[in-house]
Amino acid sequence: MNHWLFKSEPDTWSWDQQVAKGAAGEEWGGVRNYQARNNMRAMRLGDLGFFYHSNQGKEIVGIVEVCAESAPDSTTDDARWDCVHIRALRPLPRPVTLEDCKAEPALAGMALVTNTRLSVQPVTPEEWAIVCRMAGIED
DNA sequence: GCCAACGTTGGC
DNA sequence: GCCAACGTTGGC
Repeated sequence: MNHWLFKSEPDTWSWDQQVAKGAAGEEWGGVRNYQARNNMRAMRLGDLGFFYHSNQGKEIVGIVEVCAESAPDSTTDDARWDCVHIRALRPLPRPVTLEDCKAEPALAGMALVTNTRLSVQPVTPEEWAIVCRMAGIED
């Protein structure tokens, strides 16, 4: 199983809104970046991801699950853009901020730190475990 | 609100 | 295919 990280500005789409969608989940549409799209194409049902609030909060607030694999993005007619659906699984007991990640040497290579502008990122198993521990949950 | 980083576009 | 111009993201 692979791990990922989804960024969203809470003004546009927040964790609370994601939670409100329940088990049905929501299409992660509107992504117009090839790297992010390719990451979504690589996702499989049941993959887990962090849900990160960019701009405001700047923290990882929850864990989501891929509940529909990559398919054409309904927010555009442009055939280039695909996206997955995700659903909220659980909030983090203690959100992990960007600052926290930067302060943790073991996370120095994390895309969140090194590739700030990428909105859908891969997360390594090691990074996943470390962030989970920092958040107060066992992996 | 500013600006650095980075991606995309389009002229040549 | 190069690169300048431009647009966007996102931290600060």
